[in-house]
Amino acid sequence: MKANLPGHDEPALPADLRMTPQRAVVHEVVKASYDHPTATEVFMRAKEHVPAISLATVYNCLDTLVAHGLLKQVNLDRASSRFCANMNDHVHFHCDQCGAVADAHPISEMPISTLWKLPEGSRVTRLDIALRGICPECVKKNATAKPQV
Amino acid sequence: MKANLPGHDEPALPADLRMTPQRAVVHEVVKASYDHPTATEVFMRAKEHVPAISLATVYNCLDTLVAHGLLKQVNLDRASSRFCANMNDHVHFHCDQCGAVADAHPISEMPISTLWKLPEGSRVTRLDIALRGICPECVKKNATAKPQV
DNA sequence: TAGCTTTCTTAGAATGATTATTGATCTCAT
DNA sequence: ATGAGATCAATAATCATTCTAAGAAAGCTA
Repeated sequence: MKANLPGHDEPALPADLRMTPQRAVVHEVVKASYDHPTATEVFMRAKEHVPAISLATVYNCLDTLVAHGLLKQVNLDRASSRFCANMNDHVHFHCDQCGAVADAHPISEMPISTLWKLPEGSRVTRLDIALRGICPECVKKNATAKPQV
Repeated sequence: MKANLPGHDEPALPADLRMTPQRAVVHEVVKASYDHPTATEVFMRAKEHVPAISLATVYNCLDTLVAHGLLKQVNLDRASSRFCANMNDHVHFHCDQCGAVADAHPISEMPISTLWKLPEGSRVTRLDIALRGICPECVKKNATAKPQV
């Protein structure tokens, strides 16, 4: 498994992106976070490096970084957006019990969009896929907490 | 193709659901809508039948109907939730240009969640899948509007 | 059927995430 | 240097949704 290790699989900085101190910190914070933080969580972590940064700026920076292909925005239902610096092809697994979000990488090259019958002449440009369930830790917790009745 | 025709593929009313006039109207409105309306759109359409109904009641009724398996809630990014009375297995195709939402039914029995490598011991209970792109109408519009440059 | 309990509905307030506004500051190509 | 355009911070505004409180309706129970 190829993880999103620092220095690997990082997209080059787009030439048209002015990398301001705030944007750099927001980018670094998300890259250093393996828990898919929300904008508010990014804000709190960024403040440790740039105490004067504002939440609005964090939102602006996140938007800009997503628009320039340096971050992914992860949405589940209508909960707060989360952000992810792993730009490799992958989807997210959300634990319904503890809320953790984990990356899940594709095993095959299967062209997934062909699995459904689309209106004739449609052009698919993007797939939004999320897996939900119970993470290994919560499965274990449940097993010890409530043994077979 | 089996459409969601009235009288076909409709789940039986759950015994533990009190079918109040408001809930019945909300259910009927969504069943009669083929455009996946938002809560506010359902509210406006329901008012034609029950002028005194409130938006909060529409939200309550939609929640209850979803919880009882009579409607599906459709989320894309952080836009308003939309509602769907087609309870057959399907996903949604969203046109990024006109915003239309169309049902797309599975072609095969492929166990989709096996396409990704999940944390060892995870238990997947749900798949959230949306297809995005350009619908046939907008593809046509684009072709006539801006011919090959 | 009367009385009691629970559920449902309504209007309006509250929440929470996000976006818009505004004025100040910064950057970079002239 | 300078002036246009980008970015920033603080704050206000927006928007979908949820909460609250009080009244209305429906369901039991005697």
